[in-house]
Amino acid sequence: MTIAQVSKLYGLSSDTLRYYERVGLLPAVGRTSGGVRNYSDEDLRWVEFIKCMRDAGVSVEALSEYVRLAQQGPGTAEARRRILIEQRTDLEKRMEEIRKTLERLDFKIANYDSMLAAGLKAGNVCADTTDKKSCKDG
Amino acid sequence: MTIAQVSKLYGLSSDTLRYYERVGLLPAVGRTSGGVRNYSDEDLRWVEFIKCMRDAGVSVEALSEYVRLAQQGPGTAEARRRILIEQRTDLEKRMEEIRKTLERLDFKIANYDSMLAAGLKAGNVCADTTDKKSCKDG
DNA sequence: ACTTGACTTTGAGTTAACTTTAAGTAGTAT
DNA sequence: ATACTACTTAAAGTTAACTCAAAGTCAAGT
Repeated sequence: MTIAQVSKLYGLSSDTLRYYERVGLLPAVGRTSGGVRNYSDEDLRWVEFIKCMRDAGVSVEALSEYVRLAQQGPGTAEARRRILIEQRTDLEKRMEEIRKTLERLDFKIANYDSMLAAGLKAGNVCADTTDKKSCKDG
Repeated sequence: MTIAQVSKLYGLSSDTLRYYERVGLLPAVGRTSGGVRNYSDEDLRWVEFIKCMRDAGVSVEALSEYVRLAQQGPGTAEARRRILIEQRTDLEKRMEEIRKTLERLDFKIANYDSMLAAGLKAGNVCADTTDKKSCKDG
């Protein structure tokens, strides 16, 4: 598979794919006789894995370390496991932040909804209670 | 409240608080006669709100637009509501990405666990099946 | 009066993660 | 053979979100 095909398939730009390879986020991809990248099935599995992790916000640094270890063979399994657990902890933290913020946004949006409904019904402009003095959503 | 106290209270550096104010993420904070920032209760509520949103990953740009509108009074409520809904949608998307990735990490970690357990029991180094050919966690 | 320390502003520097540019090559179509 | 397009590398540029540095001010303590 060429870089353009992989790019299309996974929604990563060719530039990004080359960048990932350069910084060790993907193991070295094979080349044709002319020096053109030719992605193997295993390369594709790596691309898909990396894309999934990056989409969730796992850092390039953590992933390149993981890839580096994976290429050193089975002796590094313990270290790789530690990286994955660290990243899981991190993602769980982030998920909790998002959950809290979603709750808060829902509350604020509900406030706007009733505010706007009241304002429209009365045909006038009501006071802004969502961000000022009477804000109770902290 | 001084900037140092606010900084301590919310875990944001003074530099960050000044930066937030500069880019309009916080409404202009009042000053003492000497020109020193003096945070009011309302300022603190904004700081807390902004910190919550930033911790969840809401962009500085979206937030500064929201703050700009909030300062223009009640006429902008509809526009502000739209921003909040947009951000909620965005956070929900991100949460789903994280959820998927957590699932996958759990699977991979479980693989490492059994792999390492087997390896240790047998007292040898087992093959790496988590990232190579027999990887079934895609 | 003088030092100290926390503040002020403006502007430059940093980091992560790409993204673009420049200059060149390889393979295909006419 | 020549033009075209997609590729190659190395290096510089970009963006978001801070973070730091320089030079100066202000209020409190000695």
